[in-house]
Amino acid sequence: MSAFEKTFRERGISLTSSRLALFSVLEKARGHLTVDEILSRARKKDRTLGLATVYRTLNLLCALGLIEKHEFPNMEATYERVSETEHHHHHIIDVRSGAITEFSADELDVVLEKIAAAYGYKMQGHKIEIYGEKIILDEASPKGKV
Amino acid sequence: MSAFEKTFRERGISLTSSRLALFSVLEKARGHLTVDEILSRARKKDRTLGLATVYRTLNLLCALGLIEKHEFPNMEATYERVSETEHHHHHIIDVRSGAITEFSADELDVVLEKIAAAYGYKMQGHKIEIYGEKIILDEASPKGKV
DNA sequence: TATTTATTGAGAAAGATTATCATTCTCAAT
DNA sequence: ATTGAGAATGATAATCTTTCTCAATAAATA
Repeated sequence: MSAFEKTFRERGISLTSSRLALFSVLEKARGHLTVDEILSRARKKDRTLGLATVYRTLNLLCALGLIEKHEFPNMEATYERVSETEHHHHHIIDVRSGAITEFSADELDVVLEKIAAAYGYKMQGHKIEIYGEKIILDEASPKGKV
Repeated sequence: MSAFEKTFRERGISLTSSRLALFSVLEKARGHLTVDEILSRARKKDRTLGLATVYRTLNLLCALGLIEKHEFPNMEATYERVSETEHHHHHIIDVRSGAITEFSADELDVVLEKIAAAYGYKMQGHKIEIYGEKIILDEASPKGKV
């Protein structure tokens, strides 16, 4: 039984064939998926799956903390499974290609909690995004600025 | 002459009455403004200002680095003047009220540059968001979990 | 002031997400 | 296995934000 299915059973939330098809897609996938990718992959398992159900289920899974939604500037929204074993991570966004690289920085997380506390807040979540461009060594015609 | 106007002159970009009206709104405003707030305030100066022009001008100012666009989850996009004197800052978002608090953390910026470099990136920008709820002392009926 | 080009406003269009609603499905209790 | 109540679904309409189109206008330069 999948981790998603387990959570649904524990919470007494209905398990439907639509949801099982989506669970399978999201649990198998590596990295970030757009809504259209999720829909088309899940339709291979459940031919009649509707777009509205995809959105509803993604919202439900986000609310349960089983997946995360990412919205980077000028990109389609993507969804990603929250790993039970791996640590929370953040993202480097390549401003040229849109490529996403993940990194962890638990020591930063601690600093952010302290900042939140200093302003009278209990931190519940946080997000760090780095925008940059890949450093290319041995580039034929360097563009200066380095 | 406003800082925005100065930049436009230096770069040889046309100064129109639409743009001047928007400059005035954005330079006077404290904090974050939505597109509708910007439009309605600017219409007091330029009665015929159109929505498309607001979007076009905001995009232009973002590209010039004179303002920043912020898109927090489940909230309308907002725009904020980039100060020439104050440091780059980040945001704490109150998950209950949506209130935004700003904080600076230059020491974190340095750490992020190093992380970027470790992954082969030259950092060009970054974003830190803390989500949390206000700690209320002396609350009549605490909700546990503390 | 004339000329050239960029900018504008209005509305259409696009894209993403949510709402509506009649039908279908799930699941606990029979 | 069957049933019944409520939850979930798919199709599509509706909404919301942002961009596009294009004829008319305004800005900058000569």
